Amino acid sequence: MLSKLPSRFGLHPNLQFLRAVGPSGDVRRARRLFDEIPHPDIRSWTLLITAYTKSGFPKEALEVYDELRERKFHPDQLALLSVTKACAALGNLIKAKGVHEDVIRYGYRSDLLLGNALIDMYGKCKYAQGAREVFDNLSAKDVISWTSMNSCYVNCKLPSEALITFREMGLNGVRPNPVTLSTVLPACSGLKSLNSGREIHAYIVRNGIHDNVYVSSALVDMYASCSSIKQAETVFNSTRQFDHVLCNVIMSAYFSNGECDKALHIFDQLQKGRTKLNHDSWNSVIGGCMQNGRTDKALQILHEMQQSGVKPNNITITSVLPLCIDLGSIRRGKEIHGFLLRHLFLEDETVFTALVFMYAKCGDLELSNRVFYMIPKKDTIAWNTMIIGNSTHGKGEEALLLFREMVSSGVKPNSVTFTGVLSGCSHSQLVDKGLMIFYAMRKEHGVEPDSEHYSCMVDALSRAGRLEQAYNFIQNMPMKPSAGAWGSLLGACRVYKNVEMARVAGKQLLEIEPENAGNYVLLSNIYETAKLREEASEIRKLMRERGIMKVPGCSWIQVKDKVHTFVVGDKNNAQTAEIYSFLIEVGEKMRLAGYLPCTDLVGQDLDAEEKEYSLCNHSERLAVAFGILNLDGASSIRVFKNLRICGDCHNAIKYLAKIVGVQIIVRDPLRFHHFKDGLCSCRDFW
DNA sequence: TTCGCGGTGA
Repeated sequence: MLSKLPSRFGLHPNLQFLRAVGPSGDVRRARRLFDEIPHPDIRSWTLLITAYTKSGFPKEALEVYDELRERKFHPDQLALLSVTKACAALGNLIKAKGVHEDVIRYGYRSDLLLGNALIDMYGKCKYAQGAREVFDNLSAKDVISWTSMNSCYVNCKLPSEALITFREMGLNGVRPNPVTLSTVLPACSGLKSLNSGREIHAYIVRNGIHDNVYVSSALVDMYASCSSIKQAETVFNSTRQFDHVLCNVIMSAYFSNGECDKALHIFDQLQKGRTKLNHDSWNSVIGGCMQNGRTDKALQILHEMQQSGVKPNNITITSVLPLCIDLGSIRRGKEIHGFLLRHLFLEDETVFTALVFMYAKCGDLELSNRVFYMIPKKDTIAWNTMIIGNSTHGKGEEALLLFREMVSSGVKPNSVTFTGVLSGCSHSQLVDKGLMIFYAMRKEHGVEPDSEHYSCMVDALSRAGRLEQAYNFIQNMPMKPSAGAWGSLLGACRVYKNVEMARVAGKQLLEIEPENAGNYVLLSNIYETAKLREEASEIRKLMRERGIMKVPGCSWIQVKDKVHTFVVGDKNNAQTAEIYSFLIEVGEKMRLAGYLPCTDLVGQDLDAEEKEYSLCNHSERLAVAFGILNLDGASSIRVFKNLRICGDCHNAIKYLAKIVGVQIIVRDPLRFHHFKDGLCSCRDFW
């Protein structure tokens, strides 16, 4: 084929250029050839702009447009259309408004094609108001105008507006086409409006449009979003046309319904098909496995993906980063970070945020901070992630500072922001600052406090020992108090040894959350500490009768490439003997330094010596000892635990950190404890 | 000139 082409040296630069901007052209070559054209006409300019946009360089396309304008060219309809598409691809509203002005300046105000393109452009820039203005000013609207307006509303997360516009369109006598239908169905998904979705489905069936893949996948997605997995399945099974998107939609429908095996079955069939899978399908299945806790399967499929020659992209990375969090494996996280730097451009805000989260969750708040400040444009989730990171590390003041910085930089806080800030206040005993924020959130930021926020405040008051006030706060909640609120109060009753309040909170808690073993254990420990043996054993009896099993405590730590796991009294580690003799040996030094084992928290009928022994072999203590024995020159160790850290271990680890001279970081499900020089960052409130 | 899936925060 190539040999039949005339030598490119003999071609006129203009013709060579035209070939280079063609479907399989190379945009950089096109640019060089363009520069060789002595007097490029408006058509060549337009072709170059389009070529840049289609090759994924909308910014460069706009630069070409600026160049064209500087040279005093008058853009025509096609040139304006091409630059409108570039703006849409870039999503830059300021540029978009400039192009809109040019459309008016050059006399295309009432041009239908350009009007439609402008609606689409504003939609992609998430500026519904601008799109609506253009839409309203169109003297004649066709089905594309309506569809673009719909699509804009869906893009701007205004699904009700989309449905209203869709109805309006019908009243104006314009019939929807398949594109319109696949645009409006996601609005039903967003609203979880099964009725609207069914209505549109009925229209589709009546008009025989159901054999369109776009329509089918939108239908499957709509039913899945409305929790009608059976109907989603029916639509999928009755579809005659397939493509990879439709398969991805049904896979995610199954995944979000917890039906992993069905999803994986679809994926198997996709893999057996003739076409090579693209990123989308791999990412859908990897993400689905991750969300369903099938992390081994996710890793296996990630491996298969790489074997098949598809390189992980930003989305793949973002969805597998939580693997490092589960294991607390900062080493693996750094490897992935390195992969990103070597193979992909680190410019995607979502990946940045996932890295910030990973580092914070793996215990390294400093690295987390550093990545955070590298994010060029921080959105609400990015700020929230950093705020929550600081809160869980007991840095309430920093969380408050970040919150102020976020607001002054013009990013709107949402309800998650306040959960982060308030929990930060409560972990750092900034009760009054917390109360101020709590009262300001509705008034100044328009965010209605939900039960999480109330729970945070109950928690803050409880930790500060203001138990009566916390109790009043619970009673004045406009919604049913959550288990979290009562749980905070009960936890504080343990710290402040308030048995009467514990009785009240415990009763509520066992009613709301009868299946949570932790509540029984906590309540029985409080009774035990208060020497109310009978009440304590009654709670344990109740727990047995209800068949509630304690979740076994488990701690883990990474040393070199391996994650080592410990349970109570664990003897499976290769260094078991060393661990126990170390704990006995250092136990003497701890006692001399003033450590008193607090034996009454072990709610079993053992004598004092046995109790002390059973504290000494808690999983977190074994993991810490193992970490110290394998320090290898490091100055800190990181231990992770599935349950809240035990009070006596918390005390013991403070002494351990001082005696050994290391920083010990322990993550429990709620927060981080940084032990250093005999103190903990939680200031003994947790 | 308009369309469907996949990734981040409690």
